[in-house]
Amino acid sequence: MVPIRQSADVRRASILRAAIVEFARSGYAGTSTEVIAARAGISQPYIFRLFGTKKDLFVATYDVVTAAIEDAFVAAAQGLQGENAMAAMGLAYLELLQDPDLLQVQLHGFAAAAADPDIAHACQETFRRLWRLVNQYADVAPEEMRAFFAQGMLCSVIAAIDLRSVAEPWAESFFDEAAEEEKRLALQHMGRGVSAGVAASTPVPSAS
Amino acid sequence: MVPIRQSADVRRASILRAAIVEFARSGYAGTSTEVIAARAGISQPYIFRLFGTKKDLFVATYDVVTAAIEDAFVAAAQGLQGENAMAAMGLAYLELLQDPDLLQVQLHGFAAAAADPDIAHACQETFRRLWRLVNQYADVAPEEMRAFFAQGMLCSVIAAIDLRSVAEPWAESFFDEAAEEEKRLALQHMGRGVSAGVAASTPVPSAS
DNA sequence: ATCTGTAGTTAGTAAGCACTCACAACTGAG
DNA sequence: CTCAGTTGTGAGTGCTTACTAACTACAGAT
Repeated sequence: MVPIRQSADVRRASILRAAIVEFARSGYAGTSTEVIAARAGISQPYIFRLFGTKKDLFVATYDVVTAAIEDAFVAAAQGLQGENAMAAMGLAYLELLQDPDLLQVQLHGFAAAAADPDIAHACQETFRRLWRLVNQYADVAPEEMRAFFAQGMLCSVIAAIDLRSVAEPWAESFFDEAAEEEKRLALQHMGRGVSAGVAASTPVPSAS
Repeated sequence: MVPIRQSADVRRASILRAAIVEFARSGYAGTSTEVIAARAGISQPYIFRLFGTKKDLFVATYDVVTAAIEDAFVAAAQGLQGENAMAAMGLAYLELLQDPDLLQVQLHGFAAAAADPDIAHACQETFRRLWRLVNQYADVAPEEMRAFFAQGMLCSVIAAIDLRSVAEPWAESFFDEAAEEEKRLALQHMGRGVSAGVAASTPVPSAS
């Protein structure tokens, strides 16, 4: 079979896109390079040409995910500060869950970190970067910082185990509360329509 | 090789003990039945005689873990209620982290749930049971409930990626705050001498 | 036209995997 | 002593997997 030739960078990008989807579903150990290659529309050995080993591919995928989360946070917090920025970033996290793949990859990274120091290192780096970023826009107390990340982890887990499909009051209270409080908080802090994603101007002075 | 004969129930128990250790390290897909059998000191086919499939073994292991967490919570909350019970259970969760295997298995379960409905179901069941249990002892507001579980998830992740090994101020603030606030809260709420010495056995590194 | 480097494949390998089968050895009851 | 049920293993099966080797084909520069 003779494929349409692309630059290595373009191929790398499409492999990474495919890897996000597949790793999100089945994790590091549970995903074969075969299915990633199939999704990317290339032969399986080519993955090794471009990424070396499966682990390198996973870490690269993981880094892409981290970068995407960073970008979302930066975009959300643009022009805001303190609790306002915090609320906006919380909303952005919920927005990310619209397409759960990113956060699933992150969760699988955390899990895989227990078995592999290299992956653990990548995960630590994630926390370092996100912590620094959030701290830069919203320099709040450590316990609020921790609560922020904790809520994030819980959201990821809720998505992973598909708690939405559990139609029982306790379960609904669980994620409804999450979404609604986050949103309420954000709106209250920002004082404007969120429809067009996350806007930038009009810093709100009415913080208590 | 001629082994010492044991009852099937005893064997099942030692297989489950071994499975907790191995699944904690490498997760569902990443752990071979071979290594579990080796750790349990039996031949690998015997696992299938006693548990049917690898997935059944994983779910059984996962259920053992859930039961252990439940037990810890019940023991901690015994005779307390409201915020007191909540604080005691929070402390109990930190105690569980002394031997991280249990919570690692839980985390791997959450991750694997994305790929397997059966595992997802087991995880939902975990949340159902723990939610009911916590709610029974400490009938607090939904958002406090959510915060409680969120902190738990964060603790598990912090343990998985070995954030303790990161000797940087932000990282230390992260889990020191977690431990100390939890402890402070618990002690303040309980006031009395903690009967079974739950708090006493925790090494406190020069708290302020 | 040829040469060079890059994109991409086909075919394979060695190891590892979950799981099966047939059989061995022990134990307790009658 | 014998028989039945239980505990346990060794050997194997068919499939999957990460990764390699060797090769083809194309594109652009000289």
